[in-house]
Amino acid sequence: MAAYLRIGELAKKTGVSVETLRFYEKQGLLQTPHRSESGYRLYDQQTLKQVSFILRAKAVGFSLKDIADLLALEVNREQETCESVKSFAEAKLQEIENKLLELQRMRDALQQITDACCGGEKSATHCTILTALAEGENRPEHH
Amino acid sequence: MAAYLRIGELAKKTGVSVETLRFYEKQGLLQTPHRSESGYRLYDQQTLKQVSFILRAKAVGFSLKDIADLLALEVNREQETCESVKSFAEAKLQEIENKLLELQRMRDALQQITDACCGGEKSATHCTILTALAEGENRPEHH
DNA sequence: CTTGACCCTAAACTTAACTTCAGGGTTTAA
DNA sequence: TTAAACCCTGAAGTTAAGTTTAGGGTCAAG
Repeated sequence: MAAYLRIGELAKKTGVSVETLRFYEKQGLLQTPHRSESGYRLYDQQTLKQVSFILRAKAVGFSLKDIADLLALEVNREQETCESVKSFAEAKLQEIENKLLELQRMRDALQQITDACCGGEKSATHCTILTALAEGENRPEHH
Repeated sequence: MAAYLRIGELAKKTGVSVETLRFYEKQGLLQTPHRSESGYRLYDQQTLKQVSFILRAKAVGFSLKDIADLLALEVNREQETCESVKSFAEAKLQEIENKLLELQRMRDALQQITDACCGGEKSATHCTILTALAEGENRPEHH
């Protein structure tokens, strides 16, 4: 059923510009698509997911190079490259865990700031993100 | 007690180059430090935390501009700007929550890939991060 | 009193990730 | 059959985030 998308339609659906889509292709983030008789790019629905993956990975601080590597990750049981794929994935997994921890700390600190502001219970008249982070240090428990 | 740090010492302790520290200062990420008689920058210990905050925020995808804004966040109960500070903090908080969700999904997908590889229980002979993400969709429960 | 390891500024250069430009085909509605 | 709205390529330009270069001062050890 669902027909091919031309680049403009893919752009509209993903919110990524046509130029950027061609750029991602050149950078190896999108595999070379089918072409119509007249040379127009024709994308399948799968490409939508690929683009949104790129956007989400970018948003959490991965470079296009990193993302290309992640997209290229393919586990194929029969392949001998399996070990290297696995260790790459594990390294990225570790990076992600670290980012998660950073973000959680940052969230808690920002939360303290918004709580301290305009109506919080604390008597602090002064609070910055750094003091909020410092307060949180070595005190993983809530009261 | 703890004396001032010169820029080279701060660089060594944070792992950030001397040039980058001066660059961050120019961009407003580090407040202008004290100076020795001869014009050398002198940093206090607090600056260490500030730099490591910058590094951690960068690692999770915030721009230097974003980070400068976060560092400038100061809740001061008496100030009338309180409302705007609060709403900025809340917007950033939302961004962070979104990043957390992305990262969690990505972690789960990568986990599936490493599990599928070399000795997983599943019979899949083929798995990519996109198929792993797709499998995870609408199935928040583990079996 | 000089040499090596620091520090300073201003400005030019680099890289990643796009964006814009120049010049040209294609498709479709009027 | 033509004009608007698409599509193509290749190359130049832009912005963020540094890095490098050029041309100097400072300071502790020998």
